Amino acid sequence: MGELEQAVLEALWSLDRAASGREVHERLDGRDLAYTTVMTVLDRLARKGVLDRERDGRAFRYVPRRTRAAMTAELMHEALQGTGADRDQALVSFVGEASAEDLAALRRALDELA
Amino acid sequence: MGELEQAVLEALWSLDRAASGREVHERLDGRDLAYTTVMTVLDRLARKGVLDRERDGRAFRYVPRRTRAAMTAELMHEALQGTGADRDQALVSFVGEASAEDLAALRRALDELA
DNA sequence: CGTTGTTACTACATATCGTAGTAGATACTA
DNA sequence: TAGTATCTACTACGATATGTAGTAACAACG
Repeated sequence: MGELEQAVLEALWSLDRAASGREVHERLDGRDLAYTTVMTVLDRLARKGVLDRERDGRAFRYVPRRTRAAMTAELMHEALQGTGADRDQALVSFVGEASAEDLAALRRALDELA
Repeated sequence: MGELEQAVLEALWSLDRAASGREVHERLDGRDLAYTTVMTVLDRLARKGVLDRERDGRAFRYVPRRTRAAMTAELMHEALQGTGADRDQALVSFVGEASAEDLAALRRALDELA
């Protein structure tokens, strides 16, 4: 994921609803991008399956297929995937380098599962 | 990381010692690559700081700067980075989708920290 | 000195990404 | 209804990453 693509996704997550290209463009105001640039990125993300597109009259509305949290979790699993026999070790490394907050959150999450 | 770059890294990890380009090339036998192709990839990885290069006579030996486990853990942290307020939620998602084995390993890792 | 192994440099095709313009369709507006 | 705003679809172009590999040049071995 490129920088801009990431930013567009962030914009959509922060809008927290299916949004038009126009809305996303406004949301990315600080970056001074052409409207068509934003549309191109939205189109590419939709093509890649990162976003869903739904018609709304003549326009489209875009919505991330996953929540930010879900996407993060997915990325974490992907990283873990293919680590093979080192999986255990990877998890040890992971918690070893985690912040106190993350550790607490992780413990809470595990407890909730039980 | 490209596919080939990943494969080269894997080869080095599996060799489990500083290895020459020749050795890596042999290790990647199935792929039928030119020796120089492997060297190019090793060079790029070293340039990117993924590998360390140490002289061994006229040749170089390459060694991954991180273990596979450490790199995985790093990737996981990167994914978590920038997730902002959704961090907790991301961790919940992460454990929610984890396999029983991963959960057990995670719990063990956390226990070892205590 | 010629052969062999190595590095260094260069090259080229393809894919991704940032960035944006133009054309054509549609809808709103005076 | 003609003009204007809106939106999508298509095209484009430069930069960077990556897969892939050749050639030059140097060093070591015999």
